Amino acid sequence: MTAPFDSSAPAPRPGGIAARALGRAAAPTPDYVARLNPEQRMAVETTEGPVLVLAGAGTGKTRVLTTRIAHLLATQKAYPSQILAVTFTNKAAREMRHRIGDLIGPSVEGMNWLGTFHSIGVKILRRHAELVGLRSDFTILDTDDQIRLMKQVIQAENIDEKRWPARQLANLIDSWKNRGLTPEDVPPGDGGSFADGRGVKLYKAYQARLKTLNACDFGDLLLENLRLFREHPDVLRDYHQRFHYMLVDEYQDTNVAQYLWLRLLAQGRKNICCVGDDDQSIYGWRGAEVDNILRFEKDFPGAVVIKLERNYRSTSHILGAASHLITHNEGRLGKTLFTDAVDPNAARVRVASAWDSEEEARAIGEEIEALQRKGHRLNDMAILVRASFQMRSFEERFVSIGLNYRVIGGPRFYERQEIRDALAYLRVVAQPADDLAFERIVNVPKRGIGETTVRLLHDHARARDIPIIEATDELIQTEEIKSTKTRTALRDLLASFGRWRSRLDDMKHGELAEMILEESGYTDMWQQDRSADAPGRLENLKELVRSMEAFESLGGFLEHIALVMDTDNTENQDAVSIMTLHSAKGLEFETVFLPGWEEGLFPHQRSLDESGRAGLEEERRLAYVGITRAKQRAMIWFSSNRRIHGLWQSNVPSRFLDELPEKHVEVIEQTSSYGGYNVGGVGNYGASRFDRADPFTNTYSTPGWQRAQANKGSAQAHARAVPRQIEGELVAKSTGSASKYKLGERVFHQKFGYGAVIEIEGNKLTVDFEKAGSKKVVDSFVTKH
DNA sequence: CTGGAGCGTAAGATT
DNA sequence: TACGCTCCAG
Repeated sequence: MTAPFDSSAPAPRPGGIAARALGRAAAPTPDYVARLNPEQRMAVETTEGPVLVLAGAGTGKTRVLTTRIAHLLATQKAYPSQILAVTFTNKAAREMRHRIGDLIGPSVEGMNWLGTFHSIGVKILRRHAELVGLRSDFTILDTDDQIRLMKQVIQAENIDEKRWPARQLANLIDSWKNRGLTPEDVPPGDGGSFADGRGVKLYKAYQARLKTLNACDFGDLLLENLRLFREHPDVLRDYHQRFHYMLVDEYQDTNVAQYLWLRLLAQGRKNICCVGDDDQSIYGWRGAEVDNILRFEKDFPGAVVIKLERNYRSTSHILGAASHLITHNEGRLGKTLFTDAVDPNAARVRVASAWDSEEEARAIGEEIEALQRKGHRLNDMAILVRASFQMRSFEERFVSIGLNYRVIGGPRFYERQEIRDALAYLRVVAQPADDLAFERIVNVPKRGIGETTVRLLHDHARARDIPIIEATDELIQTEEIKSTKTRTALRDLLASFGRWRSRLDDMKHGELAEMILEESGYTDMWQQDRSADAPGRLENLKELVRSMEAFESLGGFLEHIALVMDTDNTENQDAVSIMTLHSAKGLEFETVFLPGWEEGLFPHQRSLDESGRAGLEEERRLAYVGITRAKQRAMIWFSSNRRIHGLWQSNVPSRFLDELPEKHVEVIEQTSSYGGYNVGGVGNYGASRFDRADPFTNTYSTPGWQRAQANKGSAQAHARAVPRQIEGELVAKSTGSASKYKLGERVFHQKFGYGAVIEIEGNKLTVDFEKAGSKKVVDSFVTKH
């Protein structure tokens, strides 16, 4: 993929810094500092005390962070191991390490405390596990295990699991953990509705089970850190000593727990530098508190706030469009991006429409191919969608036309069933107390050990408070398991585990894994499987074994799997990237396509329902993130119809389209081979604004645009002052003839099927379809029947 | 205990 | 529409 990070104007100059980092005297104005703009420079040189860097999109955020670290090292204010640098994603951590390496050379290896919140949290927790009731080899549960465990807890409390699903409890507990709340801290009445007020009780039971299993979930990694620091001030003091300087990336995404964690650690030397952009806070749904960044100065007295507003990434049209859009948000700190690079030939942000998602995909495909013919690389283009289901139409289309694409952040490798099964085997071998792993594979492949037996084992384990594998060992000595077949199967399985475990020290773990998969019959199971995806699964298993070789120990490998979510498939092929807007944050591309700007999808209905105005603002920030990913070209699409839950639904253009400034936007009339549907799907108008002499005059006066406006119906908070026309009038003007259909006539529509005309307005029909219900369609899309 | 049929519900993002 | 889960029969 294209250089996925902030590209600041000045190029790095590695040499000088490396030398200084090794201990030479610092020059008065080091090269790397002189090449920064004044604000960046201030952010780098203000090393002492709390600093908040408000870095707009494309203003050189990563550059500031990495240069700051290089500066701390070059001026010998700290050793690499004395700098704590935290990011949210593994990708960001990797990139930062890489870029610091470019600046300072191999001494970046000494940066032991550069990583994600979670990976640093685990590292600290493993060192002091016993202080919070864990052993240092504790297991990290992923969401799937987490939910299975909660299911068990819910059942153990005799609560109707259908009425109170584990999934929901998981969300509730997660939200408590995000807010830094242990079961004891949860305010009375909070989450009281769950299971009639038994939520906290379940939380407590769940935590107790985790301790028995010697396990942690993601939330615990931080929560247990907080407990550790609070209950053991000596430990905290130790880290105060250790961390001379702290740096935090994407501060706008921190949740309360992370904030508390940072604050505890920063109490020591107070040298904390947080970099973020309130306009790019898009993770409120998972507990991020924009408030953290908004009140930084209050939380860290004496803080210096530095704004980076000079953008080095995008054209002025792109910046203008994004900036204007985001001004519709309240509750922001307020930055205005600007650029010196004013290119009179730069393209405006283009807005186009499609009839449905297939046409949208086809049209974008054509745009991409056109660019390709002009010599642009696919690697420089990206399609950013709101929701992952949108990816499908693009994939289908691109497969059929043979256009290379790459899906970023799709289903993760280790989340696949076969990988999780294989890992469960490894976990049982490495961590005998891992009951969840045992329960997962005890009957995979089928061994005749059914639900009844597993429950028996489980109950015995709970009653004796021992790991299930020990309970099994005890039970197979007795007659309690009636079936001799089952008993033999269990005995064999336990014997296998023992055998594998005994080889842990004298075999390479890759080979051991292979042996386990072979002897357990797991590989065999997939070889017997005749389904289409079985070969792929076997391939994945091989890949898993291969990837193990890079790790020192089985434990190290398992930890990597638990924490490092992204498989880095940076293939060198030229390909268009398809990803969600969320995973696009931090990336940049020459050309960006933004499909699906429709009310309900973007802004997403659920966001509006759940969080109201705050939700809308977060969606708007997401739109802002999307547009600002583009360096040269941004093209926004919406389609009039989209299939959701298998039903066709007609859409209204996103309100965000209204919020784009006219002078930076160009509305495109579709003239594709499929008949060219316009904004709102009214049909081909023939003559368009392109007939006019000056194509850059008021683009909003195009009929399609007005139709979009009219279509929108209900007034929005920030509706523009755009000339509106009554639909009928507009339609009449556009076609000049009345419809050839009659009321009550039976018609056929390609997408909606059969139906009866119940209303006629010019060339527009309202049809009551048998399957799809009542829809407004243009008469050219239906045929008489 | 296993496999298949039928029903219901869900399709936002991440460590 | 698609998949996951429950229920039922063998």
